Amino acid sequence: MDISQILDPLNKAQRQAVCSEAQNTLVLAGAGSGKTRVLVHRIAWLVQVENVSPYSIMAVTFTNKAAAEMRFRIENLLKTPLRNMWVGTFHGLAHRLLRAHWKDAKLVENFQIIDSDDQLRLLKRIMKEMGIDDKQHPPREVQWFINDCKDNGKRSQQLNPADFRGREFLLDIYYRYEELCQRTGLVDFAELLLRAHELWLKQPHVLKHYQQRFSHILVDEFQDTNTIQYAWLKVLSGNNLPQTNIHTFVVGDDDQSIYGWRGAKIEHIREFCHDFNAGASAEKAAETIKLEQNYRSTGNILQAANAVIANNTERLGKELWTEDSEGELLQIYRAFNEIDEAAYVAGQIEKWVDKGGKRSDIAILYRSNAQSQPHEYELVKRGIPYRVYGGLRFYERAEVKDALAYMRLAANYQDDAAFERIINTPARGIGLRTVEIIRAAAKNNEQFLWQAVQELIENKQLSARAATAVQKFIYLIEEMDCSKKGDHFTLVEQVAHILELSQLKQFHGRENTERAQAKVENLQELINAVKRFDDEGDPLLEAVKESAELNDAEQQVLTNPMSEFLAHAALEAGEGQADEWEECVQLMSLHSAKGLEFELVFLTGVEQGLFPHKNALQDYVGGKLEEERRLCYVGITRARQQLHLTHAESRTMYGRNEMALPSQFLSEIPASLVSEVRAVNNNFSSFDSFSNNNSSFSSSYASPGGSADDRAEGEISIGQRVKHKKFGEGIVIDKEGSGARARVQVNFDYEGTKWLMLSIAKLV
DNA sequence: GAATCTCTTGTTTTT
DNA sequence: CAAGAGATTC
Repeated sequence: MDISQILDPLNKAQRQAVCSEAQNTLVLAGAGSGKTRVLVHRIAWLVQVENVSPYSIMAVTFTNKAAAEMRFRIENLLKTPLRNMWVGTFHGLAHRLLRAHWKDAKLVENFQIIDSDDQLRLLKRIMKEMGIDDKQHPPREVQWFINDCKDNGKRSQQLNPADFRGREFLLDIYYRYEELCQRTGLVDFAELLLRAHELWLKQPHVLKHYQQRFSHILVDEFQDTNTIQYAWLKVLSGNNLPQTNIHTFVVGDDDQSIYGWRGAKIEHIREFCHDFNAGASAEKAAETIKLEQNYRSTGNILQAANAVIANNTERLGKELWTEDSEGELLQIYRAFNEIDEAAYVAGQIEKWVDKGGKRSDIAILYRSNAQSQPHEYELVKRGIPYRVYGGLRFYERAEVKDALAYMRLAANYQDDAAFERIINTPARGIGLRTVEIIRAAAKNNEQFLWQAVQELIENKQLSARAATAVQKFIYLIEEMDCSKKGDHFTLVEQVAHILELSQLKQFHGRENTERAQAKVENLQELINAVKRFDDEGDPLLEAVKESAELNDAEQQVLTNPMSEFLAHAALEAGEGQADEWEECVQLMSLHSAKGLEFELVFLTGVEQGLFPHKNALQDYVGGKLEEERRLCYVGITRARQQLHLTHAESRTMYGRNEMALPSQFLSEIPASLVSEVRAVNNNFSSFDSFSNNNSSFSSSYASPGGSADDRAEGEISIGQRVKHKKFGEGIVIDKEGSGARARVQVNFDYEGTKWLMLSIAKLV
């Protein structure tokens, strides 16, 4: 293949970036300016033209999806598989390093990754043991504190107690938490990064090995790196020392930094030019390249985005432009409530599809995941296929995590967190009292729960009933542990075996609700997920394996399939489960939409308090508000052809009807770019002009109210008389769905016929 | 010890 | 409206 294939599809600035000769290159790439293309072509250029071995290239992306996509595109361009190239997220790469160098990282060989839910449970347990009132000090805040410390590279021992007067307990909890994780072989997300950083600092031979290995490091979404990630990169790239010959190539957009709440710092973009060039010789000095031509959106969409983001201060300065025509005006729709909003969106989708548009070109975006619900409801009603990204993901579901805990405990008896989770799930007669005895014994003898139980039974320190139940549990886990028997089960067989023995399916199957049924299905699906994982494997693992034979430092690569799968479950959390390729509308949060593009975009719930979120509005400094605005900028720039912005006058939140004003971001868009479907009232000073009267409306959620006499018993059926708080008594004349929670058409005595979502109604 | 009921409380975004 | 904690009953 010749060079023209790499360079021809690029404009001048893109080409300049792809061919950059500088040791360190910063690409400031506006939304839709071909950022990913530049990265992909850069790597192709390095391999094809500069004869850099893929073995010497590391590419860091923000999500696992982006990593897979990047690998795919490069291999497509070069028409050859690049198996030994490292492509992954910071977390994924750090995980790989720690598996390979677990000894040097002072970890146990089969350490397990815990998610934030597991982390919170551990902290609750520690705080309970310490006798700290969780009313006064919410565990969530402690969790936030610890993660913030780790994100900034600080261990409990490195913090100055003088800074914590009156809050010493924070340090104490942090310290105990570190100890507990260390002892039981658990690693949280922030710990992955911190350990990997410490690996560089404390094991110079490991660092040296990778410094010799990598000649090119490329980082995507650089504006969203946090302190520890930045430090990790800086150390790896040689601390600015001229003798290292590592080239860094980072791509980012300060206007799209939306992870400040997770410790990301936009400043890194600015600091990069300074930090990564001190040691470089003059001719190799840093190069900054701006990509400002947008190839994605129409002129109107782009102008709106520019106008909104212009309200932020402290930008690096960048103005997107396009050669494209103005396109259509942006549509603003002001809905009565969230149901009306969803109906509008669905109606527009039907129009689009009628004109021959594809559903997969459409995205419904929102600020918070809970907002997907009314849209899902409306789409189901109209038979429009859709797919929801994010929210509660597959491996985060309670029943799936229970199953994973069985696997974890069977693989590692020292995993106290897993032990506690499942000792009485499903219920097997081991109550709180017994668990407390075990916990206390373990603490006194400095044992793992597993050992403590054995001793308690031997010494007959448990009641006969409890002892039998606990003994049964121990035998159960031992039976699940396939490694004991010397049999060679495949991973799928192991998981199926464990799942069967756990009786989790029967446990949930007994309950006859839709929710319980879904749990059984999820457990079923877990087997399929294992199969998929087994078939596809982890490309990054492949990369490590392939290169392992080439040198000593990476010899210790661990490939225990069960541990691999559990790590995969924690890190990927189940993105991209099934249905991936069906032609369907995409629903996702604005955060998950970063990096994607769609022909037709609906930006929904654009209301003051929701977007910008109310938490951001309380911030006096305004930094949070600016991040919300960047989020808005990200949302607007996802659209290629057409953008609809919707907001509702009233919205059900925590079961109440709340009034809402249009978002201030709407008024930041020049009126000339917008067509309003209903007049937007920009009067922010009063609620007067907004009505909460839904009675003109044919469809509405029944307000459950919550008082005891509203509660439904049994099934709602046609012909039944029901009583609704607002509309009075009526008779059900039509129904969709099943159970007490269903959509029903009711003829009310005074209010006429209405469709209602009745979850709770009094049956008369 | 388990199941059920009652009450409070809280909710952004994700590796 | 959900989930979680605490109290009560079986």
